[in-house]
Amino acid sequence: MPEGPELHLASCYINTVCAGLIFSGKVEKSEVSKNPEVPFESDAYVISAVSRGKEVKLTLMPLKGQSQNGPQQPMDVVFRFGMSGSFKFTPEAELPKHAHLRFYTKESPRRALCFVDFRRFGRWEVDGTWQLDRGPCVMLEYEKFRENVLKNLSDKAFNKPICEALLNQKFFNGIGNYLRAEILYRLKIPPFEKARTVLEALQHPKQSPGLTLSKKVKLKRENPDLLELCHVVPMEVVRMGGKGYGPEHSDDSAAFEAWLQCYYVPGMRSLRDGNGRTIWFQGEPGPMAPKGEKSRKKSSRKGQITNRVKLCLEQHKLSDRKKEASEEVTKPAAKRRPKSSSCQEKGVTRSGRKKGKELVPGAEHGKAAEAREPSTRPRRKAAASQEPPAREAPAAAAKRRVPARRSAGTAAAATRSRRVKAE
DNA sequence: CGTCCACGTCTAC
DNA sequence: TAGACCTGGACGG
Repeated sequence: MPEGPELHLASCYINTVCAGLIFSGKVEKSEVSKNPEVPFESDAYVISAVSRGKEVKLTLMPLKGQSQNGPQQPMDVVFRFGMSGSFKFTPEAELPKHAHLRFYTKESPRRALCFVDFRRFGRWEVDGTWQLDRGPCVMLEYEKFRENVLKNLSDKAFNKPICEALLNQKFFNGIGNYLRAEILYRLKIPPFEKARTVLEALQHPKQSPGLTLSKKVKLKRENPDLLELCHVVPMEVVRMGGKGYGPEHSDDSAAFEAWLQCYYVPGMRSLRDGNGRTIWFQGEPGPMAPKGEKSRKKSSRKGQITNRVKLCLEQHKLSDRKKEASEEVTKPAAKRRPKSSSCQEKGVTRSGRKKGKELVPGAEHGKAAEAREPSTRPRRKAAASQEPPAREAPAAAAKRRVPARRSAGTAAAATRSRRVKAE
């Protein structure tokens, strides 16, 4: 769920499903969550939500005249979704797995508004306020957002490549990994061009004397600049409705995937940025691109999928980094993960990667020795322009991985039905 | 079964 | 600038 559009759609979802509903009692937190208990209790209260960038604020409002034992004051709880947070409203008998915070209705078979977050990177704050160092919302406070960027271009945040600056929530509250790729792709801005260089050009927009006002307006609308796209692109996702980028398979998620033009799209290139995050793009990486990095272009998608069902099934498919084309096969690669420990619920030793830098240990020989291969998502329209160098190794290496989702109908149904138990 | 990857922050060295 | 923090799907062996 987690970029600006998903948070905003979550707030809309909450307001829709909770409209006219009365909640009652205490707020329950799962045992496993390390987030704070929410000390709110009321015989009758209503819930509403608002979003700002990558945060959602829930307001719990007691109904007047319902407080016999000490008037409970209204309470705000601010949520950040981490990598997997979302809200879901379900019957109490069908609580989703990983429902870490639950608000119950006053009706008889109760229902519950749940904050669901399987990875538990999400956070909430009791009596919370918008995080202080996050900037204006790119979707709902566009003018303030734009001014906050253009008036602070001397900030060192803009010394970074534009693709990294776009993830800085102090200036781009709401932009995340798929949005930065989609936004830069629309203008074909090299992701590793210096942010300040790209943004300074927007301070003094070139005039077009001679044009009528309406012509100028039209021109502007048809040629949005980078900051306008930081508003428009996420708004496109909001207007699609549904849940945006989420794990549930549905017509909505299929529409979302069809909407993506760059992120995880076959034919696009990808690199790890300075923070180890994958940036998807087309064309040149730009002057500040990490050197000796592994680029991975994709490979052409071979078997085109023609079957509709397959398209739905398809989804993502990631690919694998190391490519066998180079003879890299033998090297295990030196990255290893520090397995910390922890995990009371089971002894898990998880992993996670970090920087893509040394992916291919010895391989620095010139060209990109590897090929990752992205995925296969809905078919893009005829991929007309490919990039220059698709000249990867022969067709070799092209394995795709398919992240999540399974069949549309069945998956959704299956997911819905099971999931009764909570942690 | 082990490795890699994922829509994001946080905080310690 | 690294880890930490988590679960789980897709792959490879």
